[in-house]
Amino acid sequence: MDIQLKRGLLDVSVLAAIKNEDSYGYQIIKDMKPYVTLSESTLYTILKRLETAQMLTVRSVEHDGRLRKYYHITEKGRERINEFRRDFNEILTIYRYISREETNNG
Amino acid sequence: MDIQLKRGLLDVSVLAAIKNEDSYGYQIIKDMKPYVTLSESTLYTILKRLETAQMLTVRSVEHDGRLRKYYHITEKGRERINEFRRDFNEILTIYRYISREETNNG
DNA sequence: CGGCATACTTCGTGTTACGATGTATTACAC
DNA sequence: GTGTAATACATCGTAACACGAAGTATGCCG
Repeated sequence: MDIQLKRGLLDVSVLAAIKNEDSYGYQIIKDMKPYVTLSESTLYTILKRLETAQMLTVRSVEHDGRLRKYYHITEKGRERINEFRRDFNEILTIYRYISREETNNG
Repeated sequence: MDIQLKRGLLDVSVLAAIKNEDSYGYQIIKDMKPYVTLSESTLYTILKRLETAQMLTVRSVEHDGRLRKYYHITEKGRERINEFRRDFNEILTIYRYISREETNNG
């Protein structure tokens, strides 16, 4: 899909990926894959951004000698999802504008 | 609306604004205003980009001593709109993913 | 003349997605 | 025990892009 179209969807998609259960980077990518593909560098950038914005919290866990950072959504993060859902109505309006067919004005 | 969410919609919205009738910058902004707000600098950047991508053609007209550049959509531009409409199904899928409610997994 | 609407242009900036690359461990093949 | 892949996170540089600010120029109103 068009990269520009993905912007604005990515942050919220990542929040959506952890909204029911805490998860970590590698797992998030796998979970999102059927819906949105994103690279590791992109994901970690997003996670850091969301952490700075206090939309999620992080906790480090050692797993098989490897570091794992589990991300947990905050109330602010959930609010971000709801905000997106409201914005989506505007998206639909724009979509209808783009798809309109003005049959008059031959 | 979130600026990131607008990306990917703007180019196509501009094409949609001229798809039924040739138009010029100032008019395009007015026409789009009920659906999408964008600044002049943004619009003219987009128009130049779309011209380079051969999605529209330009013709200059003098009107009341002022220059007016009329933009005309090309076949390639129309195809871009159709491509967006196809992409939109993916957007809807992502939207449903973000809005899902997994009531199990208590 | 001042102020506003029309109309297009240029410049600089901040946000951002991504590829490339790096570090480090486990797992498995041969 | 060497090579390769998967797991897992991090950093750097870059290119695309929307926008505010500012500029150029004309016509109109008072």
